[in-house]
Amino acid sequence: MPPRPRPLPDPTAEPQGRAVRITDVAAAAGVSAITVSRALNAPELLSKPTLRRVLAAVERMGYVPNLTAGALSSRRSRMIVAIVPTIASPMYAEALQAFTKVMSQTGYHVVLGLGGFDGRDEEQLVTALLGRQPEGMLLVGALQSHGAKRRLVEATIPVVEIWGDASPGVDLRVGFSHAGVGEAVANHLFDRGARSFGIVSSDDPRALERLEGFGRALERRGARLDAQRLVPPPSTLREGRAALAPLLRDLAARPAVFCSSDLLAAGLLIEAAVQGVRVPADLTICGFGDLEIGRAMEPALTTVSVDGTEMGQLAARCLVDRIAGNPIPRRLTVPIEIIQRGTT
Amino acid sequence: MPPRPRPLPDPTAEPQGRAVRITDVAAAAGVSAITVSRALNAPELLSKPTLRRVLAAVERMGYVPNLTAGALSSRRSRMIVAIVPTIASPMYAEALQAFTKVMSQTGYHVVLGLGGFDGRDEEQLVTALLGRQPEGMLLVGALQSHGAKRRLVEATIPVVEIWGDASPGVDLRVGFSHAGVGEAVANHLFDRGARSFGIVSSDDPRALERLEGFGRALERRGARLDAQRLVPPPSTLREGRAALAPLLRDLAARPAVFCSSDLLAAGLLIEAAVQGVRVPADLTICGFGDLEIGRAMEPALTTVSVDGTEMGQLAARCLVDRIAGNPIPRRLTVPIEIIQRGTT
DNA sequence: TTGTAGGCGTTATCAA
DNA sequence: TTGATAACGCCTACAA
Repeated sequence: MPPRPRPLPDPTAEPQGRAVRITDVAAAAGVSAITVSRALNAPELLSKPTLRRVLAAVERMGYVPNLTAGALSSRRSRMIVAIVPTIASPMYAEALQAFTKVMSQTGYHVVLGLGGFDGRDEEQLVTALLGRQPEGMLLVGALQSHGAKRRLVEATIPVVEIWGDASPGVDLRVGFSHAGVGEAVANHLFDRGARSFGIVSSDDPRALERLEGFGRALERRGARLDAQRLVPPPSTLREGRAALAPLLRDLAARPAVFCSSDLLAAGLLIEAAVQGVRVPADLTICGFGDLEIGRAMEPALTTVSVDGTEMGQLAARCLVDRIAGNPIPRRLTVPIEIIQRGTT
Repeated sequence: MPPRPRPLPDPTAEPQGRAVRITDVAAAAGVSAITVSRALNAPELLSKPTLRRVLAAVERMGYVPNLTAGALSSRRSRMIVAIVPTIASPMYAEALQAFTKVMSQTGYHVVLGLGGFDGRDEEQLVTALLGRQPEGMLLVGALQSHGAKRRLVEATIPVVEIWGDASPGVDLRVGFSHAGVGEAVANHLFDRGARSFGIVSSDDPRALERLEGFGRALERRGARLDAQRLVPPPSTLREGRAALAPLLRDLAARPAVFCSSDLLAAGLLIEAAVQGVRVPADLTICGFGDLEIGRAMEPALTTVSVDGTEMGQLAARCLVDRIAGNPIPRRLTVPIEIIQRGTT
């Protein structure tokens, strides 16, 4: 192999001896290259003795198939591209974790693309990654830029979107209704007796959809949104804490606040404890995401659970099926659930 | 370019018209394939008019270079493999996020491998990923299995480890001394007046190293570890909460507890609030990791800050330099810092 | 059950 | 500054 540095201690030294190739193994085992290929990819086609002999040679020589060459030749890259706004957010990380696990077990490798929340450089990112000839793509959250979408459509590969909003998708969707979440929360809070309502929300499109659903459901019950506070993504505990005071100023007695993330809600809860605002006596709170932190707070946070792991797994299985040519539904819905705990 | 059908509604349809290849663009621009290649990879070699003509054709035809073919031919995959125990842990996720960002800006794609905390399937994972011909590898935490290490060494590619322990590494390391963290915390707590010491620790190798350093430093000051509670990784708030009661039973008045993660420490803090244990009056706590949650708690958590973003970025830059053949130090150290806040 | 021939789409090398 | 030719390492197609 060409001038690539070995690990230390001598970074500039040439690696000794080229990597073992399929023909080396073939020669060692006394068969042709294609037989080695079959031993690895379709062992059932070979006779027992041949198979054994070849695998022994593979083992002995430490042969590692060059997947790049294999991909070029077979036109099957066995790669999936995953585009995620950020993995610093636990909700996305959880879904990606589950997705990658399933993909890995199915023999696919996942290439990670960090998209961010704005559409800047998105088309460039998508284009570059499409150059890897992925067999499928995972989109966490919708694509922002039109150009990126166009590229994807032109690539004619299966695409699954999760955590997406209601805008028209590219191909497959595994998700839930964000507006429906907002409605469910509004009804829950109303039913628990709240009559003054506030919201602390990230101003990303999905959160805003939940907010809209929230507002609509309130109107239907004859109530309305009295105070709202938008914060830029990604949401943090700090912003939750900071939001409490201004929010309380705008709200009537015994208000209910819907937070677009458990992180924001937990921040509210911490600040409430500090300020002596009793929850749920003086204030009720509902979060979103069912994060670990909400479960551990005191009182434990009422929240909406969307199973990120479930979504990731489902997305992976859909994608695999779709790649295999199996018919699958264009939209899959993961149930959401209001988990009532101590804050409502 | 001929209109190609969208993925659905017919998942089995052949995409009409092959993807645009470099020769197509070359023909359209009236040049040879290699000229198109140069326009994209070494534009400074071409004359202005030729360059313009080629790029226009590229744009017009929506040409996306096949990186698989390019990698095979040039023996430069422009891929990096990142092996991470899990991205569900914010500390790892943060470092990987930063690493991937830098790599992406430098023209590399990152393939994600989820290793888990035990060594099962690790060698298989590493081997398969090495088949992608990555130009470098990021290891978050040390490799568990000996076989996997051997494979890596044989691959003779640059490797950076972050979040690793003191065991002999494969190539480059960007990190800090875990034992040193334990010592620093012990000294800090002792200096703040604590004389009874406990620990709540994940039982992964890195945390145990910190624990050891903690115990050693205590001994040096004439104190000792009075109570310890080990929990399986990954650490959670819940386990922190659950740990408080048994720990307090074993400790003398005004004890200090070192937690191997801010998550555990925050759990302790929440439980302390619930049980009416005053912090820092009755109990002092130091966490590890400087997670967002610790900053937002009340009182805010004293902790040890290891800048995951910094490590990720540094690791990326090291790897890039190493791949380029630039001499770089085998070990880089990121400073740690005790952030004293309200709990000590 | 095994093998031969040819090509996957790009870039290195050398030549003009 | 541009091009012709020959790999890169493997797998598909077809043949034996």
